[in-house]
Amino acid sequence: MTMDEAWKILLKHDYKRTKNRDILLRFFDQVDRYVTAMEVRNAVEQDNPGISFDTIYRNLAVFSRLGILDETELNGERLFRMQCASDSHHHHFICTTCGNTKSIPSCPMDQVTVNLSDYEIEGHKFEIYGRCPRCIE
Amino acid sequence: MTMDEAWKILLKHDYKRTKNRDILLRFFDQVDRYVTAMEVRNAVEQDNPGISFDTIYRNLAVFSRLGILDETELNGERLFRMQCASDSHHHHFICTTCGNTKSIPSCPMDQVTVNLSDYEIEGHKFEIYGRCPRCIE
DNA sequence: CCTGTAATTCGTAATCATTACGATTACTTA
DNA sequence: TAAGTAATCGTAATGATTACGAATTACAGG
Repeated sequence: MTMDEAWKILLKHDYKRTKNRDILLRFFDQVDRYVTAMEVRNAVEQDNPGISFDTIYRNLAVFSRLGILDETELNGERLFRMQCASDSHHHHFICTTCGNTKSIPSCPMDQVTVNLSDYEIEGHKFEIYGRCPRCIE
Repeated sequence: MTMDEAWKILLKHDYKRTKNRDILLRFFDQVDRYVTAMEVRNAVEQDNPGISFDTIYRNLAVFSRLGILDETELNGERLFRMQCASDSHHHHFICTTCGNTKSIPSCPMDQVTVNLSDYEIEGHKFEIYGRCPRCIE
């Protein structure tokens, strides 16, 4: 997702255009991998020294709720990254060392043969974990 | 997994047979669904009033590390349940209301077509979330 | 361009789950 | 049953996240 798309979503929901949100979005636009809240904080400190925890966590939650950020969890750590372009549903390989990802175009839901007709499906998660070529060296 | 199998694993790794571990294992043997640490604590309090946080969390970690318990995360909550019998690899539908599960026998790793030969795969996760028939009513 | 107002942010404190610690107790083996 | 080690207890410390009142900022309307 581009920053423009993110801002369009935010403004549509009556969130205001602020410097901090811009710094946060620009950061996620550039890194394009899963990062921790602490990593966000350290990076953002350079553009706005003294930025508050409140501001970071509150906006991460807003972005995540609006689908601007994608959130997952690995070894008890919360990770965030910019949501992929919404043109096609897919999943990810995630590097446990650096957070970089690789797309997995297929979706396992297509292959599920179990009858879940009595169940109400809210969502699903498919992720492959490991080390990317660069981190193996 | 049965309690006997769990104890066999524990003793093989030189963990001792204690009353608290027995209480914990018996609880997981009976509930057979995903529960939070707090739910464990409340249930176990009845068999051993005043049991320490340390004891619960330490043993949950031991059980999880030895593969006796299966651990996952849902909406920021850590969930534990007795590991399934190890006879066949499979995945789960998980009820977001009560923690009950239903087995999904197929594994998405069989269908992945992306070339990951340069990657070192450490693991994967496939879970379907929703509400089970009983919780829909 | 001003002003009013409501959202946002700041700085810090509070909360919550989890982990750590020193003292005590319990298990195992001989 | 005694020694040696692991496990537990009770509580304190930790670390990530959330909450709060005061100050600041963005934006709409005059």
